[in-house]
Amino acid sequence: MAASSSRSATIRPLLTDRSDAVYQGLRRAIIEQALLPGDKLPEDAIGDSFGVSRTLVRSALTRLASEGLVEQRRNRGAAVASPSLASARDIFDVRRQLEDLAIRRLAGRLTPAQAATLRRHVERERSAAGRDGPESIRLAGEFHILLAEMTGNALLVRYIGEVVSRCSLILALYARPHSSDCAVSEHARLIEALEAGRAEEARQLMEHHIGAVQERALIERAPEGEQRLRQVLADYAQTIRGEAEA
Amino acid sequence: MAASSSRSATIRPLLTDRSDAVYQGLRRAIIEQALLPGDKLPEDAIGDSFGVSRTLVRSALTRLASEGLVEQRRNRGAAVASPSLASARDIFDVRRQLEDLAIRRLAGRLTPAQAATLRRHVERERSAAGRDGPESIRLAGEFHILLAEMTGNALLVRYIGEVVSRCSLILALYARPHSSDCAVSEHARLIEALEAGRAEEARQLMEHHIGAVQERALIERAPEGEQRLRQVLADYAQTIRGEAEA
DNA sequence: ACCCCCTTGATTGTATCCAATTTTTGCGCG
DNA sequence: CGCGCAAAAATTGGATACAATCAAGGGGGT
Repeated sequence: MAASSSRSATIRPLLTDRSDAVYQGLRRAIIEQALLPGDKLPEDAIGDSFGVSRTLVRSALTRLASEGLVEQRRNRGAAVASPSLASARDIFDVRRQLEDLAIRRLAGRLTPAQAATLRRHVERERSAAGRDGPESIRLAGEFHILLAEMTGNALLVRYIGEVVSRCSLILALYARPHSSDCAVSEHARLIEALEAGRAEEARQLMEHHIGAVQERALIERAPEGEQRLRQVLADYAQTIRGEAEA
Repeated sequence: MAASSSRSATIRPLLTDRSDAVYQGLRRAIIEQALLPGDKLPEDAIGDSFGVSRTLVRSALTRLASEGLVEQRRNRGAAVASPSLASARDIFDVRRQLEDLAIRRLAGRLTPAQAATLRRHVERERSAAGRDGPESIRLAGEFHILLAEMTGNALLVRYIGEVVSRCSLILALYARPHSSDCAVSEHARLIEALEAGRAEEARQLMEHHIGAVQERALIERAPEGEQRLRQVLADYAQTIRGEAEA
């Protein structure tokens, strides 16, 4: 559809947040593993897909790059970022620290409505946990974003949103697919501790939870042969990519 | 070839990071208070000043907006951000948490060379402390960025860089000018604690230091009459701006 | 046959142009 | 003299066009 004659026949949707649409679309595609780390992101092709010009695509790519989801190299185009294991560790370190702030802000201050919202979300996670698709990863991340939003701290929301995205990317790169169900119960226990005002317990739960996620990402498994592992996994990603394109 | 037609008479400096030049220039102007919160940032005028087209200016403005230094409103142009007191508190909260991570990473792990670099920087701060110009604010911020860089954590560097910039903006907005000398000695003591490996002391020093910076920003002084204070200060900024333009 | 250089094609970087929206100016009216 | 409304000017949003750069393939030389 759309198509018809030129572009004036269709009512322009809103005339601005079309760049947001590109941004959201690409972001989701990356997080849900439809686009794999290393995949090239040519401006023309993306623009054609979304029906916008390179201008808006470029804006979206720049935004994604500032969040660390894509890499932009001078005159060589953009590509889905493939974070190294070293930078993955850095990201998890920062994430731990930011989530700790969120927990301290929320412990004992959760309204019943907020708790209910969180529990509803965990329920959705639980129902998605069966199929180990990428939806699981996305929902798990959104739980943390929900927590951040409840602090009312806009900057914290932005930062946690970013690190969660990047962690999703890391998981997509390094984690084995069938392993994210236990996270659901961890989320549930976290809600309980927050609601009961047991701040220290909540902090430790979160600390342990992030640690578990990190471990799931195989980071702990390659303390030395890091370089070799990266090579292997890069090849593996290459294979999948080839299949997808064919 | 490459022709000497039209504008190619001048050797193009590097052909890409010209947008970076715009970004850096604007950023510095904002942090050093040459541009005050609320000042409009028209794309044309900026482009003329820097000798680039609106395209690159837009890119720079977007980047600055993503860091919170400018506000971009739909169809109404960009302006230097004027963070509210509420968001200022949020920013300081996040900053405390991020700086704490940096300190924990550095305590007891500072190389002699790093310590020397830091001391050299503090010396520059000391010499700039006399005149209470904006250079003082900038140098104080750069000390924290230096610390972040020494952790080797690129994400932490980026985040601390952002919050430091935004704190500079907040100080420019709310702080009285003649009050930032004591920070220098706090920086010096922090270096000592880090070098000696007294992690807990270093953490508390930093905590206290950020608290002092925050207090200097008058945030604690306006727990209630917030709205009124903002109005007053907006008027004050208006006056200064008028003088500068005349 | 292999390697190097040059040409060709694809893709990005930047400027300019048109459309759309906001803001200002000017004017008539109460 | 102030207020609302309309037209104009200024400014931004987005697309297109052109220049520059990078990746690859093809001839010629050794």
